[in-house]
Amino acid sequence: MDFLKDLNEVQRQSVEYIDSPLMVIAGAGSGKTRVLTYKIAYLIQKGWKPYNILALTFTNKAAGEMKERIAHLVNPAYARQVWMGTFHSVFAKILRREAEKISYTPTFTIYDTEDSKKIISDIVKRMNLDDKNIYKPTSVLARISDLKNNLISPAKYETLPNLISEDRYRKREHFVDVYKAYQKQLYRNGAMDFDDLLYYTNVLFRDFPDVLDKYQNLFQYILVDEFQDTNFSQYLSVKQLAKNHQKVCVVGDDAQSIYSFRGADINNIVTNFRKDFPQHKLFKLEENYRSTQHIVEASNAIIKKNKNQIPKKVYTNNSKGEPLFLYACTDENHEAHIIAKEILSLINKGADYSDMAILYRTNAQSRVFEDVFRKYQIPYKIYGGMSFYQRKEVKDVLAYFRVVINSKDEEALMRIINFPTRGLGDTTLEKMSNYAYDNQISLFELMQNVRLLQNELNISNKQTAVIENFVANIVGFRNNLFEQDVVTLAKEILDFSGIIKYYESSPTEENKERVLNIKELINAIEQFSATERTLPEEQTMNENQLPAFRTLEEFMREVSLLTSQDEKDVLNMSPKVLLMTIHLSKGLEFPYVFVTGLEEGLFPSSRTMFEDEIEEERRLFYVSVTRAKIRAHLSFAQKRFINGRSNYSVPSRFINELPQELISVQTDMPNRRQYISSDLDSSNIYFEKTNKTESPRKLVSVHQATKNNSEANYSAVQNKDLEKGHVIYHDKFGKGTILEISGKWPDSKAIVHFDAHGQKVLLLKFAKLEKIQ
DNA sequence: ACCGAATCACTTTTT
DNA sequence: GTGATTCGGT
Repeated sequence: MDFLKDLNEVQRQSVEYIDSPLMVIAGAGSGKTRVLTYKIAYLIQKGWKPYNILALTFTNKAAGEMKERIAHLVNPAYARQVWMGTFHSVFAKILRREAEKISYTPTFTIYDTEDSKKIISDIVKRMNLDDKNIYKPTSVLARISDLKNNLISPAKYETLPNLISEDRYRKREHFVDVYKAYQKQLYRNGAMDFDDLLYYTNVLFRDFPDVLDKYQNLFQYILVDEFQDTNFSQYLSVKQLAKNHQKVCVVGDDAQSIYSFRGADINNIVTNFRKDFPQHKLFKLEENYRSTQHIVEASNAIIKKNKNQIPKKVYTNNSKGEPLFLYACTDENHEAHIIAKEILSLINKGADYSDMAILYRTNAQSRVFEDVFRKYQIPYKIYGGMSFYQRKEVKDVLAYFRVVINSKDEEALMRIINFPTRGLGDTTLEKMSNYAYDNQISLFELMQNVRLLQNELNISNKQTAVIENFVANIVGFRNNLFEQDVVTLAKEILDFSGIIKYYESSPTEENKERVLNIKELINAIEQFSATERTLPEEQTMNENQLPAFRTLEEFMREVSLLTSQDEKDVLNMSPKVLLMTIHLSKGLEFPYVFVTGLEEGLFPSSRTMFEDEIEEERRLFYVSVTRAKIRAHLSFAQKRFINGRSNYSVPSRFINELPQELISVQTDMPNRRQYISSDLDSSNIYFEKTNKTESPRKLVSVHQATKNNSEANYSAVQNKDLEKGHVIYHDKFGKGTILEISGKWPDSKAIVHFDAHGQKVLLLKFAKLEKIQ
């Protein structure tokens, strides 16, 4: 047990305490992962069976890293047996095992968002509803997801008048029909979406007490990472599993809860856990090992403004360090130039490109950094972005595999049925789809009987032959699913698909790239086939007799839950400055961090209207600053192109919330004239001549300048110009006419008559109104 | 079936 | 401004 000496007092207590439910509040950089991994190692050393430990994370990456670290502390064979993974992957394993209870097959397909949207789009079109505005697949899916995360089925929805009137209010009274049809289609396809994995697990636990009992006994100790980001559905499943033995440890930081827009509920960590586990013990990891004192102080000051939080005092014994650097910029181009220069100066001082990260609120902001960094020849890499497994050509190949495994998977089938082209046009497909839909059989079943139905379907001999051939091949592959190893079978299917030939027949750059990606996929399959089965259930439960080799079906199980961050470790590649959204930066750390675009309307986002949303933006700011180990650079621009038009904005209110003595304003621009347009220059208080480090007086002036501006202008500068009689547009309420304006800015209100929603009173500084006439 | 023009929409996104 | 999607012509 000597590894415990690596821990500080609270960390060690958090590791050793197992008597009752435990909540560990882990401030940024306080060694959270260390506590989790050591705790699991500790449990194992104490004699707990590794397969009786369940550790739930939010990313595969986090799970993988933890597994690796545990393997250094205990026998690696034990480390592998721990049930460690994302909520989704662990629950998917449970659901496959228990599939028949909820009348699914164990080989069900997991649909990604693209598949889901496609289904919704088809449904909306079939129902003759408007898919441009009211029933946009993205927003319908968002609402469905929201409901599922709160365990509200279509049937349950119909018992909740609030929800019904919400949709009626938005002229979406058929929403529940779409929801029903969507669930039905998923079921017919033998598929679940991401949220279903959580939803059905809860259903399973609710409706099958023996199943719940089984998993309560299996998971004798439960750990949850990033607890602040759990949604209702995730929390309930944990609560159910831990209900009897109460052996549960949740770790998280309420100050870093930044995913509420995806259903995460900060109250799980702030209040719910305490209420539901009254016997719990609470530890707070408050020593920060990551950042300088100034960074820690600044971040404490940021988060202090939030009301909804668990009190804590994060401190560090690290050196004081430098102040936070604040760059005032004229526009986004200027911002990128200043940062590029600062990067080069850091490089000159011996830093490495990989020591630096550029953080931004929205993905669109990355573009200008790319352009400017290319000019300065600064190597960079955008972290995140499209996953390898989301690329069209990869998804197409996977669609072939999906159909072989689960021929009911109609999304996959439709994707490949005529790609590459094999002479089945829209008309034929429509005839078949309609027939299948009307007769409630799957499209694949119909295709298997195409010869018999040829006359009824009114399709030609040629097409009938094509379909027969296609079906025969798929069935042949399916029969080999457990006879052939994954590599052999995958290559045969790929060959049959003709996708590579198709792309090679017109070798554009893009197509060559696609062929390479497909080869990369085969490469990944080969790597997978060399791995051994390490899932804990093989040790604990009777598995169906599996062949000695790895199967295609097993590969597909793993692939469906991978994301872009799970691919080759971008962080370990040749030194590059990393560009990413603040959301993606959570959990990472860098010596030098640039937090960019600190402007009202961008960060905090103009979409935020309510106090809790501002608090979430503030937590986002907290996350961004606490990524920095040595130095944090902040920047804002006066003018920025957003959505194709130039916007003037004022510095973010978050800048004012920082203690001014911790900030050094930088205007390191010997040739600043080239960036500053003359009309701005004279009135530009931010660009008073200063050099490297500011004198205190200048600091005050900047501080006040930002303060005055942001308080006066808040998010919607343009609203100042509104007058009685103007026709405006509002995101939620639509078109309306201003009947009256009252009060003095910034407290002025408008009474607006909306065409669709009648009269409303709006506070101008918050309401996002766009003048149309 | 495919290409180019027109149109649109647009925070964040661990699964 | 950009990228994705859809539509309409060949």
